[in-house]
Amino acid sequence: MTKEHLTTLEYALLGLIGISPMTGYDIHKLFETTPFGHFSSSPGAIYPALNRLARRSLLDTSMDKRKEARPRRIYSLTKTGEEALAAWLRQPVTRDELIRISGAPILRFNFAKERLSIEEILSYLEGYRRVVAAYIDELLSYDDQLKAPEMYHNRLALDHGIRRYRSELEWITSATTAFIRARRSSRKHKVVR
Amino acid sequence: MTKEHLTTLEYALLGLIGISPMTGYDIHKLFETTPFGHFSSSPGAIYPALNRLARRSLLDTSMDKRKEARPRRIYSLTKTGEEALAAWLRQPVTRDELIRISGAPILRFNFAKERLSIEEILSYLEGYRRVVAAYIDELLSYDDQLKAPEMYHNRLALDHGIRRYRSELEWITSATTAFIRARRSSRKHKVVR
DNA sequence: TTGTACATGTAATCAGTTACATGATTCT
DNA sequence: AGAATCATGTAACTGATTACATGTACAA
Repeated sequence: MTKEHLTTLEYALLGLIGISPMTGYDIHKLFETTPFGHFSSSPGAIYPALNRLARRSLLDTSMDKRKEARPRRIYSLTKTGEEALAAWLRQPVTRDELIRISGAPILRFNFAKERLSIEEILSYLEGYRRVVAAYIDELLSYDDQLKAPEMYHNRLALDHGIRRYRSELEWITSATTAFIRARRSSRKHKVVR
Repeated sequence: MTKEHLTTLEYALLGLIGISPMTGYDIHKLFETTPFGHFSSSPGAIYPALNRLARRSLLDTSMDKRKEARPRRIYSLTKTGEEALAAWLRQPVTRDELIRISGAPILRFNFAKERLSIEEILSYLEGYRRVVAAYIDELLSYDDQLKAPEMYHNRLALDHGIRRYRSELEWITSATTAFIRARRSSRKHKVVR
């Protein structure tokens, strides 16, 4: 077995291609023109990553030969790729991920659609909420250590973190509410049927 | 002249050592035990970075020989180091920095104390505010493109970004208010004197 | 005396950045 | 005709991660 874990970029590529098959150039354009994550659109990052994923057979390539033009390499997920993506999406958010790979929890949420059930998404959000709430408490406890007046600069910076994660909490709450509503309406649907 | 730019970690080390001279181990402990940035506390990152900075003569080392123990290498800023740090702090926040190195604007703010004047800090915050406000507008314009009902997942993710940067705006406003107050009271002080 | 904290480092690996290369196609 | 965009890649560099190495001081 090769190396186990994938980089965030590699997972992002899996997620995107999992939504619909794409070429490297499509991804390049997406990273360049939309606020999708904070990924670099440089070909030196994207193409080697795609090749790595293909070499590990998480991606399949098919050639688009509609024109005699330079062939476009269209990537799609293999079975293994689907599994790796789903496994990633199912991992609960951890404190470490929240701090070190701060965009990842949302990235994963973004790809969860149609890959995870509403129940699974709700429990993902619940875990996410717990981790954020715990981290806010951590930050608040540091706040106490910065009582001295000459530390007001540092307290402002810490306040920034607290505000940031509080707004994250608010988002999680509102997303959770939206999904609970969705679950209700999908159940109603079943009954009506 | 050697390579121009420094990594965020290297600037963070300059900033910390600029507050007070430190050993590598002090920094390791700081990264490990406080919510200071999101830096890795691994010695494999810290010590080589300190050595690079010393080689470029941005840092000076002096040996602590109080005990016959293994000598502690205490780093302090050189004149060049002070200048490099100040130049970094004076750079206005850019859209690119906001997105790609999202912790950096606050990190720089954190080190501005006693290195930048209140006026400079206020104009830094004003530039920061403008960039964040512009980016929120950008995100809002993407929001319009996600009207379709099957895009609600993506809209939620985008909403996350909007909330995050709005809370950042709020923080900037409150920090600005705090500094305007500080400026007023420091002027009063001068008058009283 | 066994282990934990102090203290600094190196070696292997690997992904990301920057810059360059190539050639076709479409727009102006 | 020339520029911009499509489309995919490679090569050099370099910083970060992980893991290991080494030895002291001090506390249980």
